[in-house]
Amino acid sequence: MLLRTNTSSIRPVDGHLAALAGERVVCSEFKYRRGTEVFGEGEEAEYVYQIISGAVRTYKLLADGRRQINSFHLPGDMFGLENGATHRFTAEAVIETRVRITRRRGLLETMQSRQSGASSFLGLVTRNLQHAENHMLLLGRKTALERVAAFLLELDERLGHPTILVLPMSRRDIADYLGLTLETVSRACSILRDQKMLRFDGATQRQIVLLDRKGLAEYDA
Amino acid sequence: MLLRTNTSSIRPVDGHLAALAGERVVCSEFKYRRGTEVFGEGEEAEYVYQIISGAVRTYKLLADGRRQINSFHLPGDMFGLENGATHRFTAEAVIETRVRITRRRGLLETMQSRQSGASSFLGLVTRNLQHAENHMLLLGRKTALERVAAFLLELDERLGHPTILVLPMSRRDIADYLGLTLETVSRACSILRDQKMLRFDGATQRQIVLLDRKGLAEYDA
DNA sequence: GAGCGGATTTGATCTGCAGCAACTAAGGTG
DNA sequence: CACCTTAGTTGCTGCAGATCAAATCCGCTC
Repeated sequence: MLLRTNTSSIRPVDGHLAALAGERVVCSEFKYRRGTEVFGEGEEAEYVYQIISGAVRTYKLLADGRRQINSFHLPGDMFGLENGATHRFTAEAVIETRVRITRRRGLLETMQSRQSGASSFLGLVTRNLQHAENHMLLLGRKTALERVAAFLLELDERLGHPTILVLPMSRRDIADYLGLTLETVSRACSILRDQKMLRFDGATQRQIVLLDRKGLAEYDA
Repeated sequence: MLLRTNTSSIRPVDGHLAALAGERVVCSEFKYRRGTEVFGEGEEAEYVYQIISGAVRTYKLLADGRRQINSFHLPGDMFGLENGATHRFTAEAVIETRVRITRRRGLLETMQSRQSGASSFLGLVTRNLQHAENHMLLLGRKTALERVAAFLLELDERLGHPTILVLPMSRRDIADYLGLTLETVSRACSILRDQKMLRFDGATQRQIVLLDRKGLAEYDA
């Protein structure tokens, strides 16, 4: 829900959302504290979001609490744009996150009347689908080590191969993304560390230096 | 490749493909024998397909042969319509399958110039995405019994709750769709049979009568 | 900077599913 | 119909990863 967050500013900005619609669109900025819900599964899809800073997880739950994270969204990424009227999963801020928000209605109408808008919407959905197809292969057929290696390489790629990979999410989040337990993720990281594929930077376990991307890619079957 | 199949007829027909484009489109009918490839991963996406009869599986492979089936396509379903230029997975006929084929190029151009076409293309991609999201939850977090129950209910639903559910695919196909082994699928079916959730009809193991859809739905967490 | 609570690692044990093997059943062929 | 090939079931054993438990570490707050 929007009201639980403090509005940092409400002003028109342009960015990817505007580019998607092919023209300037009125947006507002919002901030979500770590762990807070951006929207819930089944809620009406009223807004569309683009991350300015921070990270968001989207997930589905089973009745007994088992959780599957579909995807993590990082700065620049858009999420929450549904074709139907309601959200098909829940979105939460992994860490303190600033987002740019715009109303779905205006955006979709604009897109329907403009060529480039419709096709970039389509491109967005297609990229999501492509990611999901790859992730099904990972979840259905890869081993724990292969999954963790693939995850690190995916994040490394999306962040533009930084020297230090700063993970915004916990081991439990990674586990729920990879269909594993947090202990198994932790053990896999330790194995990769022992094999000099990576090293932890500084005190934290959340800052990782990838020492052998090629070796990791071989793990990622 | 198309040339390996025998062309049953080349004539304009209308159907869902035409409806998608918002007008009549020239299509041909093709037939694929059981186990033959419709198109391969990485191939240029030249055609779009709609199943008249039979069934098709689409899948990805890992280097060592592990296979993950994304989805099964049944009569009426369309597949092979990519946004990019190449197919992201392989498609094979599960059993003898007749399809309606049209060139992607003409279809996409038609759609770009027509409102309804673009939005039904979007609807198609969105449905695929939605299916993938649900399947990730299954692959990441459900038990073997839950997966098999979910599979049977999915097929039952898609075939319109027939009295006898005729499975076109083998236990191995089901296993590769559910991220299990064929033995585990077989055992799960036996358990559900012993629990009177289902029964095999006639001689075959491919004809199943669902005796307790509600009970199955409870397994499907 | 001392103390607290959550995050992570690591170890020990357990278990659901995989892997292997043998058997049975079913469809296809001459 | 007899044969053969492929699909499916079932039993047995093994293992990857889950679960349980403990110790350690880290960031946070006061």
